[in-house]
Amino acid sequence: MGRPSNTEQRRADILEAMLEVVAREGYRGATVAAVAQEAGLNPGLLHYHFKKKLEIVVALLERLAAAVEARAERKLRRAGDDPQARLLAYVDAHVALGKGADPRGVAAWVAIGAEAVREPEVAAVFQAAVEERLARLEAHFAAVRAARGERRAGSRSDAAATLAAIEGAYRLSAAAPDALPKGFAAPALRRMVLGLLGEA
Amino acid sequence: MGRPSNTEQRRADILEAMLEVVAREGYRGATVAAVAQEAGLNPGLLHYHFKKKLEIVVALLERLAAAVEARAERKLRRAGDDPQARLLAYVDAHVALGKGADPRGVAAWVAIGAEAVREPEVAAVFQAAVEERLARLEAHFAAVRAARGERRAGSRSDAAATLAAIEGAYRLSAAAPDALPKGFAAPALRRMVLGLLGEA
Amino acid sequence: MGRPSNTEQRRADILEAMLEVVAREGYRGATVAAVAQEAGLNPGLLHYHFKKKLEIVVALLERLAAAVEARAERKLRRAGDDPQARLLAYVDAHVALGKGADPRGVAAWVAIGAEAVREPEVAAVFQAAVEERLARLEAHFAAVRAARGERRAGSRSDAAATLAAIEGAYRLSAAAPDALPKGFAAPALRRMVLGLLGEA
Amino acid sequence: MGRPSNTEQRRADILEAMLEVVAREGYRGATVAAVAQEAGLNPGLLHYHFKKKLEIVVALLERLAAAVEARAERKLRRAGDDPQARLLAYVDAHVALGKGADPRGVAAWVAIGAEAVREPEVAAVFQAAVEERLARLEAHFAAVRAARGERRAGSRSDAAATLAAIEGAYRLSAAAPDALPKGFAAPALRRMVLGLLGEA
DNA sequence: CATGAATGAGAATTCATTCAT
DNA sequence: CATGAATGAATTCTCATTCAT
Repeated sequence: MGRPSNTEQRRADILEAMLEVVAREGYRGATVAAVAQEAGLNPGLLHYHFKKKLEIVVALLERLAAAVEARAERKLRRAGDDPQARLLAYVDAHVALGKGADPRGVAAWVAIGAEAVREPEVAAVFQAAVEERLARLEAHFAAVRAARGERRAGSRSDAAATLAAIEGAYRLSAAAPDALPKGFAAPALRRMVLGLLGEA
Repeated sequence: MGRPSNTEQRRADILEAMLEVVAREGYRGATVAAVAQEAGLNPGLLHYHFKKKLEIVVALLERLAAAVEARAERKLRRAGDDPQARLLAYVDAHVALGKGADPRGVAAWVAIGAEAVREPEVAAVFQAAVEERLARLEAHFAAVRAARGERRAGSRSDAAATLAAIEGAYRLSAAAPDALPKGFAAPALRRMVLGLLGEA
Repeated sequence: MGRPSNTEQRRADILEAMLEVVAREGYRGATVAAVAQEAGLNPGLLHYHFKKKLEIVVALLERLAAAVEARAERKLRRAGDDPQARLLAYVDAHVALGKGADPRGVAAWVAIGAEAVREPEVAAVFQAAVEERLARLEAHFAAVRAARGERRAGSRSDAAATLAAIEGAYRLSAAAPDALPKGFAAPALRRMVLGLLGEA
Repeated sequence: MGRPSNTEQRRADILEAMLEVVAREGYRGATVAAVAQEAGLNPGLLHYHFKKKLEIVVALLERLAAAVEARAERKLRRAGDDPQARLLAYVDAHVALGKGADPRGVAAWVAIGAEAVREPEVAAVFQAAVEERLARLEAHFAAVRAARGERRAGSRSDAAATLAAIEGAYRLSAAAPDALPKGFAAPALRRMVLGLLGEA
């Protein structure tokens, strides 16, 4: 009895529309009205399903971060046991094109990430994602070194530099896609990581 | 004769104020009123010296890009003739801390860069800077390979990956400074570049 | 035969919720959504039982006015025949604390009363209540004077002043309860009424 | 040089418009747009001179409270030394009609006062006014008793009851002016006060 | 009767830009 | 050049009310 709830679907619709608009128009272009229009919904309805606009943005950011990590998880499951192969697979999952690549997600991630300066709630999500990725990368670097019988010192810095290269690839591909060789990131990142490991 | 024009000084004051405010509050926080207050001027005067706000932003972005290239030039002049040393010096000039480092510039660069999606004028400046840096990096990579008697193929991708790592270091240091080891970028980038060159 | 109507109960529930919310949050805080939540119902249902929000407000105001008059009736029935005792009992019924006192009703009465300026339907109920109380007070004053063999002139003004003191006690207790001595109103009003009657 | 400031005048204009609109339409009718229109100004300009709407409301409330006290001061200066005469003059200043009476001020005071439940800033101003008036009334009552050689006990409650009668007179005259005898308040209040003093 | 989503008309506020002085 | 008020177009958010299920 009573009307069945469609909240979950609607929230997903709204996130999808926010993703599309942010990717296309940037954060400033992603007004409530624009998102509503993109979703084919009434602007007021967005505030029925999300208390405020920032909640939509934060939810989207969380979704994007989770999607990338899930993709990495999948790649890792097929990566075998070799620590170095696993490290490279993890990195590859974050930058590779091809199936599962998500240019809109990258653009939105970059656009919303810039709001972290102003919006503590965005900063919190962004930093949590950074922390998680850093921790995983560090563990992968450390595992490689452990397998080689080396000291693990420097794994944190290596993780940070690797994550920087990943984020930078996002940024460049969002801001100046035409200047970049197609698909440069994945193979180059692989060699950079090997460089960090002192491997030619 | 009337009072001497102070336009150039005023324009510089305004750029400086825009830099400060953007670095501190992000692009969205950099309202004309906030910039005017920071500069100790008043809003109307900003529009006397710049036709519109975007002009200030673009001028600042150009100034920031030029400053980094100038810094790289200085470092290169002291770097000697070895192509690899010159490549590393160029990269180092973009990420090293210490004298000449400009955290506000980095923060503003990141914040304004996100506007490139929305503002073609910003995108143009940003892309021009990317192109210039890519071209220089590519030339440096090619020079190293030439000196070794290797083929230059891949230098463009190496340049793109290196620039990505630089931009990513900016981005992370702006968005999640506490998560990163202090001064990780310069030494790690050096090893990454060597990795790209197939050097351990 | 369908389920038995619970309309009367529901309407009472809604009035009760409106009372609670208005008393706690003021008229502006008494949104349909807030009242619905307080009642454990949902917004749509409120509009099933009342055509519009103002109807709820008006019904509540009527209920509050009636409750106070009923309380006065009870007090009067126990007050005996002496006109002065009856006048004082009537006044006392409106301001005394203790059993039957209704601080929420007072707060709601004050909050809704301010809407009389804007809403003719509220004004009508409010004015009707004022008229009724004035008439009763006037009659009581006149009865006292008649029993003394005095002329009844001035009873209307005395009634108005007495009602003003009652309403003002409501208002102050709603707006600045901490500034007031506890229970000041009933004994002071008694002396004020006696003052109006020229009695020390 | 530069444009001369007219802020003080504009702020006064805006307060005047707010007073007019609140008195006429109640608090809910006093939207920024309505006030701006009343003042013949652009809505945005109101936010140039006042940071937010509530600031206008609070400033108006302060102005109204100060005006009444100033009026009382003037009356007191002409009231001589007799404590009882001074007490009655103080009360009279708050309710009398005639020159200096301010029906719009009364209406606005009542309308805005109801917002004290929801707006702490309004509550603060309202309560401060209540405290001040209570303190003055209490001092006047105490002075009368002291002059008679009586104990001062009860002066606080007498003050509260008197202030209640004053506020209630405002309230009734705002909400049901037609039901009230013209000019009932001042003479009736005088007798009420005498009643509180145990005087016939 | 009941549920809860959907609508649409405002509301306050912000801000780049213009303009009178 | 400088000042600061004025303009007007957005923008986010609220809320009574309607409506499909």
